Amino acid sequence: MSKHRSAPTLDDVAKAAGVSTATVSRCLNNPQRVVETTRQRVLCAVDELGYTPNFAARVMAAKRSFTIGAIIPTMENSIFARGLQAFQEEIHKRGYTLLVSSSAYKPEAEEEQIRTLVARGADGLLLIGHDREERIYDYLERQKIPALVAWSFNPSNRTPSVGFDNRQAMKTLAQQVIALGHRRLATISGISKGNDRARLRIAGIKDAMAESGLLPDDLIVVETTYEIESGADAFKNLMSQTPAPTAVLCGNDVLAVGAMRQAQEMGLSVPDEISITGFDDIELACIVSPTLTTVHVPHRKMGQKAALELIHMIETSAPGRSVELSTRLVARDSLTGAKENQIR
Amino acid sequence: MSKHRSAPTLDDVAKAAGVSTATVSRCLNNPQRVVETTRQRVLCAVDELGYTPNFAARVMAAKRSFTIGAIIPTMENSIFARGLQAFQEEIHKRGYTLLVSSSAYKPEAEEEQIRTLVARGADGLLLIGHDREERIYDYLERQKIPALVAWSFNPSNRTPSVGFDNRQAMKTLAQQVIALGHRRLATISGISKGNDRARLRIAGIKDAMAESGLLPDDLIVVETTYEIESGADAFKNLMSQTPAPTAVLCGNDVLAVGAMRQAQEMGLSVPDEISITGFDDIELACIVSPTLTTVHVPHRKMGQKAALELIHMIETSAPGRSVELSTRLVARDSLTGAKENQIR
DNA sequence: ATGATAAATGCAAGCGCTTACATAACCACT
DNA sequence: AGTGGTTATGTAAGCGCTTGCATTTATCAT
Repeated sequence: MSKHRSAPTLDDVAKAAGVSTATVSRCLNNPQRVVETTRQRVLCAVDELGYTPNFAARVMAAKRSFTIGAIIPTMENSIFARGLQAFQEEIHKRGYTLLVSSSAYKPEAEEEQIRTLVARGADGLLLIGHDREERIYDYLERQKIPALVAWSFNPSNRTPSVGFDNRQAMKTLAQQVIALGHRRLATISGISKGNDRARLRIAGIKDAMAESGLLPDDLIVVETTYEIESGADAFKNLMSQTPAPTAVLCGNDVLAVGAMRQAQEMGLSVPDEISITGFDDIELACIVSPTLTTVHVPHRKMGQKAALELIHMIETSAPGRSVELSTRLVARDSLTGAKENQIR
Repeated sequence: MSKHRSAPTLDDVAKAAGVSTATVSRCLNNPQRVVETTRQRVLCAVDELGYTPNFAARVMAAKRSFTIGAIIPTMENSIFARGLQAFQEEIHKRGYTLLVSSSAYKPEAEEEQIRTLVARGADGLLLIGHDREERIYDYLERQKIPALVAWSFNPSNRTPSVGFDNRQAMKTLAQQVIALGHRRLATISGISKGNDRARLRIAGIKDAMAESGLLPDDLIVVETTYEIESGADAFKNLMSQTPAPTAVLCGNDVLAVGAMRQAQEMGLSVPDEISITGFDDIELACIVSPTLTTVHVPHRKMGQKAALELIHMIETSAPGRSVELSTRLVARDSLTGAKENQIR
């Protein structure tokens, strides 16, 4: 009959069920505050009409969206995938929805996304790493949006963080590399500007070098974007130096895989002629051959803990506590002793 | 001074600039409808106060969100990543924002996500594949939300699609496999229920077999989830059959990589003892060794075209036209002639 | 100057929901 | 039957924005 029906509203449901909109609203949000019989009637009307609540209206009236925003640097590889997945599962259990966006490692893009997410009514925000303009933290504070940093751990920062000690993790790996006899080290790092993880990882390598009596400044550093292709290019670049490094510590597994592919292309055997290490221990690390020696990051655990902590901050307006997780070195096949070095 | 300021509203800006809220609104959405001098004044006030428009309120008033929703089966691997990335870049150019969610290949989850996205005011929806309850299409029509299907092409369907012919693509690959002398074929497919792509790809293999005088029913089919681990398990399972297949056509590259890893673990040489093929041509296909023979899907192009078409549907309320893209066989190293077969 | 036309701005009515508060209905007990 | 105390439901005031229409102001040919 009504040939031009459009999406039904609360009001339509109320009419159909013969109650007020308040009652319908309560049926949906506080079922126990409504008596069984009316509830039945209302619920019937709801799915008879195919009613879906209008989210915008709800957010506006309730000033609560049950939405959490996350801005990750990239979705193109799985570096953040597992952690985010765990994060999302956890918040979902608590009745929250995740809104993700990716900044492509661009600080300006990130800032815009933060504003967008806030404008969309996110109840809280998950950010990766501590490095960003102070102004952004001011903004968040002003808007009273709780934010939590992950993939980094720095309790002295004004924003709480759930993560690991990037510097120490990389240092441990570098110590192992040095213990295996390597003396000429190089690293393929992500762009360190605006990326504390990258910066700290480089620092970690230097720490290990210094402790072993090597000159930190001798570390050859190439910074590039986090792509397989870039890792390959950087590796080529690195190996053209004389003397060439005997071990290349990569900022993450993606770069390491790129380096390995390039090594293969150049006819260099890994690890016999050149050792390569990664960071993160994503799925890829076991797939490449040789398998990749890397630092295992407890991604799922990090995601879960972050979720719990952020929700706690949201629901209690508490300031939020930082949580440190530990990483673990995973020795596989791409790192071995520095033969060449011993020959000299 | 005001120690307890909370997020500023349009009204605050209006007061600060000494104009009405209407004028402020116009400054933000229709700058040319406001005279230069007032615009300056308003814009000043805006960033003096650090004003960000409230999205919910805006959507509600304008009944337009400039948001497009996309529901993809998974974010865990990069099968959909590149295409989605292109999609998002394209809509961004047109002033739209992308809201992504993942259904984990679960139809019920997908339905819920669709409702959520609609409730959130998405102006349009990007869906993967045609297979879903009719009721969902009814709902979308009722809510007047344009939807477009990607990764599949079927112009006879009620919802327009931008994609490729999964059946024909897989058939072409299978023909090649058969031409190389393989007679005992197997496939590791995704779960075909609710997944037309998976189903059509299997059908494509059977088409090729039938055309070459093989019995389609002889195709060994294992269905499993799209994970590397599952691909590995399925492969093990497959190879325990007698006689074992000489070629395993996988439903996508992820499964193929799993199969290859398992082959390696079982000491089976690829492709000498067993040929393996993939589908999609994601980055991974070039990284594994041997490199993977697969079907190249024009992901970026698909994403772009889908974006253009969907926006067109949204802005003109046009019914939407389907677009077919072509795929291409990429011969690499994991597929070769069937030696064993010739020996017998 | 002057009236007509156009441009700039203001007014105020919603958009669809939640929720504090008011009211009505019900339920023992005296 | 009357009383006080619950409990269930209704009333209506916003939430922060957009936009059609009304009003004011600027522009210009006469």
